[in-house]
Amino acid sequence: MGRDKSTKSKITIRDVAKAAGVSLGTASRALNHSGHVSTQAIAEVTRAAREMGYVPNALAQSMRTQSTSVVGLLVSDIANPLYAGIINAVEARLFAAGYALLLANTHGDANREKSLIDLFRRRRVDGLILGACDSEKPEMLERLASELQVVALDRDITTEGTAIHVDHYHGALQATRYLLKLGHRRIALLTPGSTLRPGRERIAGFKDAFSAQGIQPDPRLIRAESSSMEFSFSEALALLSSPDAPTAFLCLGTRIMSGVLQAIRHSGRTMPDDVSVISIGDTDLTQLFTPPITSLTWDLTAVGTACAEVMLRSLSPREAKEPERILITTQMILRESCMPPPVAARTTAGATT
Amino acid sequence: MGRDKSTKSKITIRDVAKAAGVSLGTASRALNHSGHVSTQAIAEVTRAAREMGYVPNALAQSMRTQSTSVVGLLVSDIANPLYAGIINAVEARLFAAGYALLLANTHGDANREKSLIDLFRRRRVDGLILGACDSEKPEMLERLASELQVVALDRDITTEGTAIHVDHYHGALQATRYLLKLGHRRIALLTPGSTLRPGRERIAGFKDAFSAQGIQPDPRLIRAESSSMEFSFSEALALLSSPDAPTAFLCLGTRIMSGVLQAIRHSGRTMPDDVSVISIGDTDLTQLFTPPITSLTWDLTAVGTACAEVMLRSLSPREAKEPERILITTQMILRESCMPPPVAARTTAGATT
DNA sequence: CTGTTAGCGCTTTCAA
DNA sequence: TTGAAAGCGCTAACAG
Repeated sequence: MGRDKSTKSKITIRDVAKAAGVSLGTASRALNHSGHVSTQAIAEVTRAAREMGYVPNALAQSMRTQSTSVVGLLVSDIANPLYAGIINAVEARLFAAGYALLLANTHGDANREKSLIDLFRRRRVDGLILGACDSEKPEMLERLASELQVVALDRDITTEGTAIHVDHYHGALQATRYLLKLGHRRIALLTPGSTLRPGRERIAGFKDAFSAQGIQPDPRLIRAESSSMEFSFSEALALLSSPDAPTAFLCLGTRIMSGVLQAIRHSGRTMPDDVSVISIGDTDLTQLFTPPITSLTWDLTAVGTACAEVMLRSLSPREAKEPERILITTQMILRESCMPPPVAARTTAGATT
Repeated sequence: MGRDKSTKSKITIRDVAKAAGVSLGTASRALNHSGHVSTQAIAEVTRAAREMGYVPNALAQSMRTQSTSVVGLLVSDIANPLYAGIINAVEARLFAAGYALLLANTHGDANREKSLIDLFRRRRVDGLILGACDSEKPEMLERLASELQVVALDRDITTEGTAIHVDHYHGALQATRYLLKLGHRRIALLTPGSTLRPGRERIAGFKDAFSAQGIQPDPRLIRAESSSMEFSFSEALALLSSPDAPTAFLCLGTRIMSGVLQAIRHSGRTMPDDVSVISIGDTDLTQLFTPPITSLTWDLTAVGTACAEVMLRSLSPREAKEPERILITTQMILRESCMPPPVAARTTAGATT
């Protein structure tokens, strides 16, 4: 086994230069196609490099050029399909531009987040895409932005910095309006974290849809703590067994819908006859479920690509760029999980006027 | 906005040393708790570093120490939930040990794979976890292993190097045996890539289960090209409309089952009455589908953690480690998607004896 | 067009 | 215990 790391001391550009019979500087220029080098020298050096299996040391290069061509990406959960699609796109676009992706995961832990940001700074990443930010702190960003490019991913880190946002407000507005039009008044909104942008925006859209009808939603039906399937399950079950149970659920988290679906089944009701459901993300589950589930989605690839491109643009030499803010729109895919509320429910105490 | 990267020239350990009134070397030793430093000096330096907001340059450190504390991970698709779970675990374990994760994605493209491995080598990662390897080439690994630690993730890169494997063979064997016991003879096996380890192992297990009964499977029912949902859909549809259609499907890819499910629905049959189905991965879909789907799974976190730990172990200074090979077992979760084949089918031409 | 040289920021001998 | 000095491998500025 070739596991003797010690033996094979990596060959350097110096070795290549020697073998090619030129000086160190010429070798460097030849390899980088910079400055003026004779075609002969360029050929000699390239040949020598190839033959010797020369692998340039990116660390040394970064050291000199003061740039790493690495972009960091911080998210709260890689396994969340909503993130996974984005990560994929970011990585693809970045790779195409010669950048590498340093990925880290906060798992929603603020301490981890802090030390990870520190890790990124130490590693001197050229840019940082922040898709997790426990406490969207502006002063933190201020410090950070002074040493590297920061792009906010669906987070309100600053009101003016570069950011890619999903239009959760409009999405929630549209979905709620749809349910209201079907006649629902007692609509439950389940979304993760009211402290983060997505949660805030959704709640605002939800409320505004009600306001537009001159009514107010029951605040007890807005649940913004849940995020796990288990929690959503018990949460939904509790709501369903209360005297004035909701007639519709707006499930705005990947795992949330699963919990709600189980709760509906568990409480002996059927969807959509007794309870209507709108979900987030257009997955195999929403498509194949019986009945197929109406859902709110957006283009993950577009989000990821936008993140990467905005980042690359702000990293490009042409200086003094304005911060960019991009808003990705959501679409509602109508399927068969929503119906007007059952007649019995309509007589029950509805929303306050 | 603090976007003037130019102004704030990063402060170095030299600045810290000066501020603390000690020499550069002492500052280094103080910060790293190495060698002998007076408690006073250590206090001075730490204070100065904190006050000045000193962030050590990992690049320079790596340059000197010849180690980056970065591990690369190469997979074929980050968005595949089967990988996402693993990545999450790898990242978590690595982070706990002070290592960073450099992630890249081949998208199943051999060229991308090559240049990504090159990227890793240039960046001088300390180790590389290979979860994608278009062509499991031993000679490539040989070269690679001579300069960094390599851990194979469900890939047969070498027969003796360090590797974490999932026991696809036994999983497929068990699932097939189960279907055979129910009376199925015409079982379709859909799995991605017969060129890669998982595919190979599954096919072997599938065949061996038949052999144990003294029969042979119909080779036309082994489909190892499909991986996408769309392809699986048309593939399954074609199989279902043939004169001797399969009575059971073993769907061993994340998206494959969705395609098969649609095909079954499309062909007007019902599951499990007309066709039995076994899926891979225990997801919301398999749990919530009507009927819930019997599936073959394994512990993603265990796989990821094992990868990381084996890697860390081989990176640890205590030299001359034996290559480790770990096999992760699969479990079959019995649900309601399998039944004996319909009587009509049993009279149809079965498997060859 | 090419060779020489000065660092990038850090760790680690080697003397003192 | 500490300071001085030598590089890690590379690029870029400066002479030639």
